[in-house]
Amino acid sequence: MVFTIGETANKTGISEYTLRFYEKKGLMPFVKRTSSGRRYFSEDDIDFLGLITCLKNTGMPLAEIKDFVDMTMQGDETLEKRLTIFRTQRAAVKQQIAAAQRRLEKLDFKVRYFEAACEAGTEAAVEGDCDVPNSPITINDALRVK
Amino acid sequence: MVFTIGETANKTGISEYTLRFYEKKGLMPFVKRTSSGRRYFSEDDIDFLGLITCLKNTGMPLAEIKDFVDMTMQGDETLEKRLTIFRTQRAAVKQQIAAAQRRLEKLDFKVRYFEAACEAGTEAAVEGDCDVPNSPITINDALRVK
DNA sequence: GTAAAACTTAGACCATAGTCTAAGTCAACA
DNA sequence: TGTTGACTTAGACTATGGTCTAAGTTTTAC
Repeated sequence: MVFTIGETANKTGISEYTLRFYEKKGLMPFVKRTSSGRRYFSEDDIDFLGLITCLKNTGMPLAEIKDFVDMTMQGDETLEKRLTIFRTQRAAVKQQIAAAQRRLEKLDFKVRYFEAACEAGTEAAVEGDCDVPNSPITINDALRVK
Repeated sequence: MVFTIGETANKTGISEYTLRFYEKKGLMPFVKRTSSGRRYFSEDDIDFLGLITCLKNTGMPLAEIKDFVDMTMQGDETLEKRLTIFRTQRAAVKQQIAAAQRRLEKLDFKVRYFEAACEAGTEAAVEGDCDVPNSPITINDALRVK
């Protein structure tokens, strides 16, 4: 089963523009052409595109993804290098998750803070320290507006 | 305690360029000036900058952060809107964490896959399915190169 | 066999978020 | 009191990652 660029765009959610752009950037040297020059994508191509997307979503720049793709095309002689890349990206994602969890805590504090502020009718009545994890939030009734 | 732009850049890790850029974009209407026109940042300003950074890191565009900052300057009449923003961003970060965890699984598979490939000396000897969580990876000894 | 839809290219254009330069002003200190 | 360093501005420039247009070709479907 092979797919046109339009079908591939549909399947992957990546626009045709972007697919062509990726090819121009050297991210998809594996995509074949019909005799008249039209691209067609195999299932494997689309799977690999999924890996490219995964790497992109880890924050890897397209230029670096291209290097990885080039290594892949070179075959077994680049196995160690590719392993290193995946180890590096795995570590990066672990850090991203940890950072996102800290962000989540901060946002959660803010939600609780503004819930209290909405209830009190004013921020002035709300007490709590954003920098203390799970800090209790209290309303100073003397300062309530509603 | 107040800080110059240089000190603030040092404290926050945000360059002076970027701090000025943020001010120009309307993200820091609260920053005051000396009589000669130099900016100075209070501790509260720097705390708020931390919140701006937090929102930015959730993926919120600067233009939207500006809207939030404007609401903050408007005071208590925007409490509900700000609560909504934080609830939205909290939900967004939860999704980002979930997506990152799926990415981590994929990368972890790849690490294990390439560890096997390196051991076997060739990808051809490695068997395993990336789409199955914690899929076992095996080496087909008949195809080993080392 | 022809019209519409889907594709091709090169290259222009865009948004976002900085980053830097040039020319000038101000502050700190020896 | 002068010089060095830190600051000011406007505006040019950069990088990244697309996104679109125009002109032309090929496929598909009636």
